[in-house]
Amino acid sequence: MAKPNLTKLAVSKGLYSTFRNVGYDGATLVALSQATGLGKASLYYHFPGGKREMAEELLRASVAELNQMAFRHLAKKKKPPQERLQRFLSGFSDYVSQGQENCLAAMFVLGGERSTFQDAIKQQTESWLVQLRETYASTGLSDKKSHRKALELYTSLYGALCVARMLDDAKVFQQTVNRLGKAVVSL
Amino acid sequence: MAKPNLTKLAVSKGLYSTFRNVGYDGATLVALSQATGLGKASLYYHFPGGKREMAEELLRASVAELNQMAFRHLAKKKKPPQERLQRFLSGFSDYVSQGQENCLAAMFVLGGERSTFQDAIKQQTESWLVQLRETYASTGLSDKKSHRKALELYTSLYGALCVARMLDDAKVFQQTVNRLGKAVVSL
DNA sequence: GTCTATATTAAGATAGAC
DNA sequence: GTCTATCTTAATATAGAC
Repeated sequence: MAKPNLTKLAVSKGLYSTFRNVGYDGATLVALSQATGLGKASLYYHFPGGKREMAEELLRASVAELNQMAFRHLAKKKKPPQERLQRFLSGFSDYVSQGQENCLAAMFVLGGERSTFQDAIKQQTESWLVQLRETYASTGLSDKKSHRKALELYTSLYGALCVARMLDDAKVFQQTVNRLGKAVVSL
Repeated sequence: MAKPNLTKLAVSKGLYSTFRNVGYDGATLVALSQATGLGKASLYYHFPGGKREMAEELLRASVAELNQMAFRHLAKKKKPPQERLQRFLSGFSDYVSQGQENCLAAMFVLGGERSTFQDAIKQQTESWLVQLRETYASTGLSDKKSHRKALELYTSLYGALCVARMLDDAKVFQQTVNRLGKAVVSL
């Protein structure tokens, strides 16, 4: 072969960071080509469905990554819920590189191509909120309060990401995570 | 003249709703043309700088609108800070149509064309956070706590908007505004 | 001030050589 | 599997008539 083939993982990394940083519309094939080091035609070899297929696959991968890094901890029912929530927060923070990166799902929903990914993101978000709610419920909180706390935590994280980008300052996200962590301690 | 000329205000309304709904990249000239009822060439008559100029002018207009509808209330120093914050919350909610619409600045920052508007949005956001912080300070809170409360309120609003879009459900925003309103009462 | 028609550029996508 | 070259479409922008 002419060049040492990049692994699918390496290609995906380039695609991932591009979609994350500039959104779906902003990720042109030229940009994706440069980020991966592959020519446009080679990208189509790996993803016959083109840009749409790349975005769909990367969205799936990013959901899996966020699950693995953060939400997975919520299901460890042998550990106390406070510890699960702390690990969740820490994992979420790692997922967005302490506020320097953004959540791909948020980029896609708030970017232009909303309708394409809306259904998948809605379903995944609902599932994640259920997991958060159940974790709060296992501290002894009522269903209603658990529901409210889960939504409050989730919106705070995404709000912090959004404002961190508006201020171009990741510290906003880090401060918010610290605040949320303290609130978890006193549950 | 051939047709009754649309007022600049009417044209701006069409541009505004388009940019708000689909972001900068998603707002093609065809879409902007349809939304305003003006041909593409006519749009260039009103905005010689093209799409960029339209977006810049509409961003300025949206900032002015949000000021008028929400942040303006924070400066009414004759009223108690709790009431100022309530009016702010109510105005912000109106600005985004109770969670059905989004904030244009957030769309632009999270969409593709981040760099273009980043500076203006960063400056405006900092100014708004100062106004919120000063309002909290006038309830007797320390500088540090005022700073934290202001950031907490602001991130909660934008997080609620973001999650409302992820869930495609404006109720998430409305619930959050209700929750924030109750927190203001007990200041 | 608005239109139709057209120019120009860039984006997404494909063919075929290697 | 990757490349160069090309195609097709769509987007931004302009010219000139009315």
